[in-house]
Amino acid sequence: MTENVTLHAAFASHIDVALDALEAAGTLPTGLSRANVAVEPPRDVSHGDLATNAAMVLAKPAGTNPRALAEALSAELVKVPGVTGAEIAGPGFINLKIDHAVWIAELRAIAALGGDYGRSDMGGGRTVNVEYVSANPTGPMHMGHCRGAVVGDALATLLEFAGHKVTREYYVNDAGGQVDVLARSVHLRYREALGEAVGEVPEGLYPGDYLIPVATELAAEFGDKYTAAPEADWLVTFRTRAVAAMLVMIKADLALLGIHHDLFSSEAELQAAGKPEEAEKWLRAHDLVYDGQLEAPKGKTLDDWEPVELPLFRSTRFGDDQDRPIKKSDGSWTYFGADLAYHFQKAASADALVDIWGADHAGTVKRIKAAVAALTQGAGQEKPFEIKLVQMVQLLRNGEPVKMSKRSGNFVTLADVVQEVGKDVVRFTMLTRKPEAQMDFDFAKVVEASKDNPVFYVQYANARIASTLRKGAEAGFAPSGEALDQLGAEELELIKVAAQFPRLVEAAAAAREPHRVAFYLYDLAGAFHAYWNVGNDRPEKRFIVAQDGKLTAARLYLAAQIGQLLKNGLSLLGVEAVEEM
RNA sequence: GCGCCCGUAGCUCAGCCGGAUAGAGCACCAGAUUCCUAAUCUGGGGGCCAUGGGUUCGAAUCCCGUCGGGCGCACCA
Repeated sequence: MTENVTLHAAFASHIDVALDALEAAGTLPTGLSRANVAVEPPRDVSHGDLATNAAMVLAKPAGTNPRALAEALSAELVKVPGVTGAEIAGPGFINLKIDHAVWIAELRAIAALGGDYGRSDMGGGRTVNVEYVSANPTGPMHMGHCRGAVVGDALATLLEFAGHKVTREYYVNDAGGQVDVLARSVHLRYREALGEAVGEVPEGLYPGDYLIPVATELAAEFGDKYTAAPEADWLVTFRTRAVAAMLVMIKADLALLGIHHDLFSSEAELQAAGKPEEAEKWLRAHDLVYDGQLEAPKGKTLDDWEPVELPLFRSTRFGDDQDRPIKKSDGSWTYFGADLAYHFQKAASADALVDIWGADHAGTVKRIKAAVAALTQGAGQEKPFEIKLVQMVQLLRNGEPVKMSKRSGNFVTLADVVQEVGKDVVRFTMLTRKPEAQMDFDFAKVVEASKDNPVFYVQYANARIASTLRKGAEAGFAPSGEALDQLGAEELELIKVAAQFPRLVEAAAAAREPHRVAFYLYDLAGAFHAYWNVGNDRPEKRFIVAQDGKLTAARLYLAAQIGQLLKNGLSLLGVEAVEEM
């Protein structure tokens, strides 16, 4: 095995070779898809070291029965160096026993590759655009934005590690009505900064104090020039300046979480460049946009509802329950109208698109996917476009829900939470559930120092390793790979968990599920803690055995590699590995 | 009314493209601490994988219905 081919990858190719041999021998028809052939650790360790489902997957298309095919395949697999046994079990699994030397070699691979252990070329350098956060630039980040921000950022890092070129993008909605409200809110604060008594912030404007600094700047720069001027005179200036100020604040909030986007795309610039018009023209030419009337909203009664003729996208053709307007009656673009043009533009610069959205936008998924698919197909450059929905997070304090109200400005800001519990806790916690499930974020639980808290549990494993290496050094022992034959069965169990990391990375990247990395790290930490405690009863199983320098050097080498792996995994999540607790 | 997500142990959750006897943690019970960090570990009890059908050699996993919970259903963003 070369140092760049990890164990699972190597066995995947061994099985490929064995299947080729069966094809050559006529035992297996040629050309069967092997896409579902897997090599994985068996559920029960007594079954062996690695198992493959190849015979079961291929039996049916091959027109044979799984056991017979398994017989033939296992006869090939026992020829592979390092395989010490192959047994057929259950409906047709082949369980392989692997020589200790193979596992030891994998441990050396971790040492040789270091931070690159687990890195994959699965992505083949293809470009993926991950758009996440994209909060409206009307105020600071609050906790409602947090989960999507963390999931998107971890996914971007994971995809990079799995061989993709990733662009982290933030779509700035600086063109809708909400930024006009922002501008008016700032104008009020501007008048206030010039000494006017403005009283309570009226309903419909943003009340937050965070608008005061930019308003004060505008007051200093323009004096009373705009205090009594008609809105048309100042709206664009105030809007532009306010949005810029909000973005500075948002970027600072994101930086607290360790998040940095590569690209901030402006909706206003997109519109100024005429992109939505281009999209509309093409869609009209292909009968996907027409002028028509919207149905009255169902499930709720609107007093002011009246039918109007608008340009509509035929999203009902794609499973939506009604066609959707791309322009408002005043001629300006709807969010959707601009957004489809935006995604079309993004698709031109990447091989694949991934959007991370809050679950409250679930209703708009069908229409945007339909529109983007139509546009990219039409341009002859259809691109995979996935939208990952991230469900709500309920904040709890002492078991009681924390109430948030944007109206009163009483929302929990991201900055406050990061300050209270720390970046690493926020990031790791947000990744300890699959994103499509709702989650609770309990301030008390996430900072608890116990194994109930995965953040802590994983960090503790790394701290123990660091501590052990320090103690070893004090006693004159350094990790060494010279005598790894000293490692026995208990140590191999730990290495087996470690060896799954590369496979885990690829599976998580393929599924776009960074939370799997967090769960894996919890398992790895558990395996480490379990091994560690063997030494409680049996001092000869401790990492540092003073009277046996060779053994100690080998065990410290193992500890160092597990530590390396924890660091690799944590860095995918954007979490620092702590050396001391 | 419609769309999307969820429903797995008392609680909180994993379960990868359908695969072997459904797994963790908490809680509960019984143990381990002159220890390299016991902030941990070992063992035990606890399941109709919401429910009814279907597809399959094989379903927690895929499909359809039902029930329950969440989110959404503007020319907003």
